[in-house]
Amino acid sequence: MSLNKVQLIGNVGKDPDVRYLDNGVAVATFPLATTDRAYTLANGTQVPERTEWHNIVLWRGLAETAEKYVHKGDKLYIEGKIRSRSYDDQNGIKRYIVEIFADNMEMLTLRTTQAGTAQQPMQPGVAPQQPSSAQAVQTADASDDLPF
Amino acid sequence: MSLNKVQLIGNVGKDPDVRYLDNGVAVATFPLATTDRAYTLANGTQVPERTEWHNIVLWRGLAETAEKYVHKGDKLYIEGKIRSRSYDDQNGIKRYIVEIFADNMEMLTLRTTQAGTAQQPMQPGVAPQQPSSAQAVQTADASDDLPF
Amino acid sequence: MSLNKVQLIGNVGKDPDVRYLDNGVAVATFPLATTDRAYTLANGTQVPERTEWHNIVLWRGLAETAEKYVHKGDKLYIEGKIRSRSYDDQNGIKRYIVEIFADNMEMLTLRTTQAGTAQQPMQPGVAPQQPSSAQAVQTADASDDLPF
Amino acid sequence: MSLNKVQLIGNVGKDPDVRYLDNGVAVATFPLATTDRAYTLANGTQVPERTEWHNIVLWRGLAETAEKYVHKGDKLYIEGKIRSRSYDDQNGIKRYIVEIFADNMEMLTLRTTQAGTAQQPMQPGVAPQQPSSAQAVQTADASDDLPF
DNA sequence: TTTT
DNA sequence: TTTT
Repeated sequence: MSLNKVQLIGNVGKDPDVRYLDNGVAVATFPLATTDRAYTLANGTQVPERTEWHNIVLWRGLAETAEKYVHKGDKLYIEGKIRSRSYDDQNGIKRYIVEIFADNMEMLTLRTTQAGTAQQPMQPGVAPQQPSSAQAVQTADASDDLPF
Repeated sequence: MSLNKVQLIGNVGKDPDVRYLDNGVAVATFPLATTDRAYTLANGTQVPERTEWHNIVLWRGLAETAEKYVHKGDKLYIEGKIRSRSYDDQNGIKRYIVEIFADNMEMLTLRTTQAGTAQQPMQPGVAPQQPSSAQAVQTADASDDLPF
Repeated sequence: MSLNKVQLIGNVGKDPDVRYLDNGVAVATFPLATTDRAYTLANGTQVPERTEWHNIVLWRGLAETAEKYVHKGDKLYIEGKIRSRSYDDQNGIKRYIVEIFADNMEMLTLRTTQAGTAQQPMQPGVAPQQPSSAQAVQTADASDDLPF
Repeated sequence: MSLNKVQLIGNVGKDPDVRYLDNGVAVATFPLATTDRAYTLANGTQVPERTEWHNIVLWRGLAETAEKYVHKGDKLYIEGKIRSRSYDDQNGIKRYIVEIFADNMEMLTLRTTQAGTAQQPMQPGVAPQQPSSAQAVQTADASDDLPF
């Protein structure tokens, strides 16, 4: 009876910050920028481009994929949900933060990942040898022999 | 090169607050709740349901539609983008707020709107005589004679 | 590097047809109608409403949920992917069919399911005692103690 | 009361076929491929990758953008709706075709379009001088001086 | 803090 | 008929 879905295509602002909880679960966070194009209104007003920053949070397999393959500057497709939480800042003031909990990620910047060539943008026409995308759940819940 | 899209199905927390700017443009705001179901983890932990509140902002025709047809408790489909802004609160502390600027709305609670019967849930099987949904842009940009 | 996503809100055209494969996997199929509103073009042309029928296919837990809770006339949210296949019809002519393989379903028509009261629309403000929605995967892949 | 939305990220199979109707409206069509990754089931079965071909239809400004900027092999984000129609083939047999009527397109393959360098994949780090994406409606319906 |  |  409810839907909370976010889909973003944007650029990673910083290399992911990945940490592991006591139970071994990985959590990755990084900022992602989406930018609206500049345009001109009917009355001639110029509306400049505008960048929105999103706080992306990944868990488990997606976090591990991000740790290995996601870097500052990369273009990503992210699908997930909006989630807000509050915390007390260093001055004891209650702050709210809105995060995007991702459940799907597609990497739109291809990179070769062979030793010595890491971090290089993909050459056109050269196929990557490493997985360049990730859908963590895809195989995990396959409990029979049907290919869907 | 960028995508910033949000899709929500949830319930309206309060009647919309609608105001008109000096240039006649309508702006409507209201909170929308989406609720994740409770569930039980593999290890037996009960995860309770969790409600997320979204700050919805509508402009122009959609705001006018909301003023006429949207009420507290209604179930809505909202499509739009995430947009954050900052403001100084009454104590001079800088606050951030995240809003959903909607560009599409579908009303999933049907109501008759004839005089005297307003606010009644729709009878099953009876077609509504009033617009029960709104896509403000749909007709506005039709500048030729093609039906798409 | 690829995305194939469909999101529909529409009405079920017939009670689901559910069958069980030899390995016990359930498959449910039913038609779902989405309807574009009628509207008037700038040049005065009336564009009538138009109904699109979608062939929905559900697997496993979602199929079992559909068998129990989905009925003709119900309004559903369906999320999935487009998938086409060919078959030879009774005249040996090769036919193509496009289906929506659903991986998420939300039931937007609430029904009480107690004996004797089935098929009744939900009273406004009364919480359902039965699950009124389904996300089959949600608990299945939870392998640690984190509530996400 | 209805939603019919498709979102695709895939590769263009052929250069767009663009034609102009008598009233000057442009229509572009081309195939777009989305590919599901290969994966291994829990029981060890290898499921090969699978490509789905989508018939994309663009109108008006989006069609004109496609005519100028979209080429075979390009990666695109497409948002639109599912629409089916029937026709009689050359043998008088009634055939059905499902098309995606796009209302948004984002070009994920960047190309320089300066004279002499057209059709070349973008060099990493070199900014394109031409619009590399298109949202036809974005400016068209701006009828006041508000930047949204 | 990204990208075009 | 694309792409990885």
